[in-house]
Amino acid sequence: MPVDQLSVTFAALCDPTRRAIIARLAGGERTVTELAEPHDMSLPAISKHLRVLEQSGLIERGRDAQRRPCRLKAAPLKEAVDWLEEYRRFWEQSFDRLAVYLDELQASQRAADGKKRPPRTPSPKKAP
Amino acid sequence: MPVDQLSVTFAALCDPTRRAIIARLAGGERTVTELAEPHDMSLPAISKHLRVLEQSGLIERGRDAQRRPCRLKAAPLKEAVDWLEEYRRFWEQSFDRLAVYLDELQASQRAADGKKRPPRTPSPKKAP
DNA sequence: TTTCTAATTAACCAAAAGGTTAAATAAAGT
DNA sequence: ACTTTATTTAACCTTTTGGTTAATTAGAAA
Repeated sequence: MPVDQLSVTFAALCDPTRRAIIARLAGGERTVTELAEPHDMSLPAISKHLRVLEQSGLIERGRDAQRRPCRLKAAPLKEAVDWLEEYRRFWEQSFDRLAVYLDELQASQRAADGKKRPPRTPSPKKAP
Repeated sequence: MPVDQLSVTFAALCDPTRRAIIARLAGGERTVTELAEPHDMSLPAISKHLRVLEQSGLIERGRDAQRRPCRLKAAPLKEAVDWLEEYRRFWEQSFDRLAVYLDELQASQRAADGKKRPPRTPSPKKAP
């Protein structure tokens, strides 16, 4: 059963070891042992992480004698960022000023009397 | 063992059902049954997804009689996008024009003769 | 050819993820 | 009081994930 690229990308990014590896590779090509060095973890474990990153398209592996230098291929990150950007307005909160206002109002009222049920937040209207 | 917010956020986002729920909530508050409706999945399964989203801070749940209306709280997405933006230059490829050029050169050579091993890509140099 | 170095594969394990059905809870409606 | 609606919890199952150690492969160096 095929999994979409976006899911694979986010799955690759949800492990801190893998994000650290990506961060390291931003500084240029690194071998497996170089990448493993800062982590308190066996080499096979790192190898598995690299396989996940490779299959997600986030890295590519070359060959230099016995070494397998890895380099970053950040293209899949673009898709991820594009998806996230769709929601920018939500965290930049110009959009839900009303919701934020009502949330705070409710919070202060609960804090003030603590007995009355707060009024329901109305669902947001379309932009005028 | 505590898990960092970024890992939790990416983990929440790596499931397509959960991303669909987020997308739906961008249109405003929705109840659990409303959110479940488009998915070929049991209600408890949706309930679990919502719990994941709630624990990651991506949604908040209110109360309206028996209903538990969910609303989007996109704040954690900002952290995710901030992390990703660090790598923008990598997919916008002004940085690795050389690498891209060499990749394409190698690809066309392999396509052309298919027998000679392509020359090793040199590791990227520091910006001049 | 033997030996060292770099990395992967194999076999295993525990815990987490993602789903199921059946039962429980909460509030409203009759 | 009973029923209906909305949702969660419990118990269970299978697959995936993230790690381990031991063995294997690949190539360089002696």
